[in-house]
Amino acid sequence: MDDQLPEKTPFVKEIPRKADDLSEWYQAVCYKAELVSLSPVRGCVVLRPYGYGLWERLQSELDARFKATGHENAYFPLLIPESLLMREAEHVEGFAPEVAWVTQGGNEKLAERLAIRPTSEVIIGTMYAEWVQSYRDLPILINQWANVMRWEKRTRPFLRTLEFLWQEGHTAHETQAEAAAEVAQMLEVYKEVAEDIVGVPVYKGEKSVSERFAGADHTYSIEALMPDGKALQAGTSHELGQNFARAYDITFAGRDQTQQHAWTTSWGMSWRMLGALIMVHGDDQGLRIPPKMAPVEVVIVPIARGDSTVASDFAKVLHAQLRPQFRVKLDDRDLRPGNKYADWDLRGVPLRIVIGERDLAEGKVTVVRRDFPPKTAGREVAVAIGDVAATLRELLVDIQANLYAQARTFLHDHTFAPATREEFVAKAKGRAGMLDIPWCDRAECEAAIKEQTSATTRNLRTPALGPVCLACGEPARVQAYVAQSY
RNA sequence: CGGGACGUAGCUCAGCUUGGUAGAGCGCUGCGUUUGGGACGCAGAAGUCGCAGGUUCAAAUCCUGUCGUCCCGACCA
Repeated sequence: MDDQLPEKTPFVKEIPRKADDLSEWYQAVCYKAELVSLSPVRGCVVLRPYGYGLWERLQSELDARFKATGHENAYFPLLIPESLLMREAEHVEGFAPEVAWVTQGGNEKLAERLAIRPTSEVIIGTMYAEWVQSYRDLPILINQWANVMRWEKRTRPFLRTLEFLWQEGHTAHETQAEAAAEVAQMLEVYKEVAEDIVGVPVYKGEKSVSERFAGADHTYSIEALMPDGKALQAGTSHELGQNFARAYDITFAGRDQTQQHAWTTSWGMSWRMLGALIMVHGDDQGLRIPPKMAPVEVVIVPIARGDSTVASDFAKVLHAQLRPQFRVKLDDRDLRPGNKYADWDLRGVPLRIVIGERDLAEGKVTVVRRDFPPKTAGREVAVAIGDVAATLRELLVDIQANLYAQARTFLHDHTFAPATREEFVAKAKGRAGMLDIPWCDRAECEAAIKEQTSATTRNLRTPALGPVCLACGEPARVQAYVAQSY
């Protein structure tokens, strides 16, 4: 394929090269870096400790922002009675093909089937109906960390599994304006976490009618671009209008003494975000984790020499020193250093401190950054022992910035504003990336685009940057990002 | 759910065409020498060949079914 590169990447024997086959590379990284394991259940994965570490990082960053914006965590049941689910017609219709059902408890068949939640608007709305009496009870700002289940046909680790972990925020407000502000605020939180923490640049916008959440008035998303030119929806925020309030009787006595329906919202981000992290930042050596997301920021590898314990003794001291300030791990396994390097490279640890007697004699250690390719100038630096903590701090900031910058460059280089319909179709078919076009905002047009190119609108914004729809020639109403999607 | 491919040791795979009772490399265990980018020597362990039927004296190999995985589509936050 690429005859510039050697047959095999010298440092990696565990995984194929990323550019050769993204899908195989992705799966190999997920399994070999011990993020997930396939389980005996079709379409379900086990999230292993290192993968769970990533999830915990994402959780804590999101959770802190939810709290800062006035939300509280709560937990609602996994099972939803069928009759309850049926109340919001569009919602049911949208989710029906993906719902898993419990039909039996113990040895007895249930009188009413119970849905395993594909999302929790229904059960939460039902409870809100009980809790809300007056405008004084609003807003309700609740988030839940949970698992959900959607019976998908085709699955892949993180991106689409039957059961997945996510958070779902559910709020109820007195006015539409408040609900709209909430939805915008949380979408911005997602963008901030995606970009500043996960290092994945995204485009914000509103979903088209056909891509909208079942039962919502407006759905907004952040969309990231993967290396194969396909887009990945990484977070969504929905204005549910009064639809769910009507279906589930969330009513309150308003300031004007009239009985009113609340305005509700919901918003979610899942472990799919980790799939974006893996694909966007990873390289031929494996994962490259942005420091803010790294379960281990720094790994210390002592180099043994004969019977001397000088290096390993110092490594223990340094480890103890750094521990309060960094997520640092001492790798004192009985392995040769090269094995450890390859191992931590695969796992994407941002920084490695190599401690050898040669450096120690000069009062130094070697610090190696993961984001630079092997044999790149500046990848390894000798650091005076007294400066280690400060250097690590600087490098972690720099790595975070560098990974984001690389991803942003890729996104910009693969975002196109086609000049003609022909160019648009060719680029859409060829998975060139995000196609930024003036669009008519008509479902028929979107269906035609999909038919011809298998791409769809990812999200929309206003105003349109041209007079006519690039796909069909009708008057343009919005500006759309179009791409094939995961 | 349609089309295609594949399930053999922890991993990557050979063996199947032409049936005769299972192999390699890496990894793993022990000992020793080693240790600045995936070490070497010696010794060793490890597989109901995805599962269930069938054909046959005999099945990893042939046939049927089933489950799972991957790819392309359809569907899908």
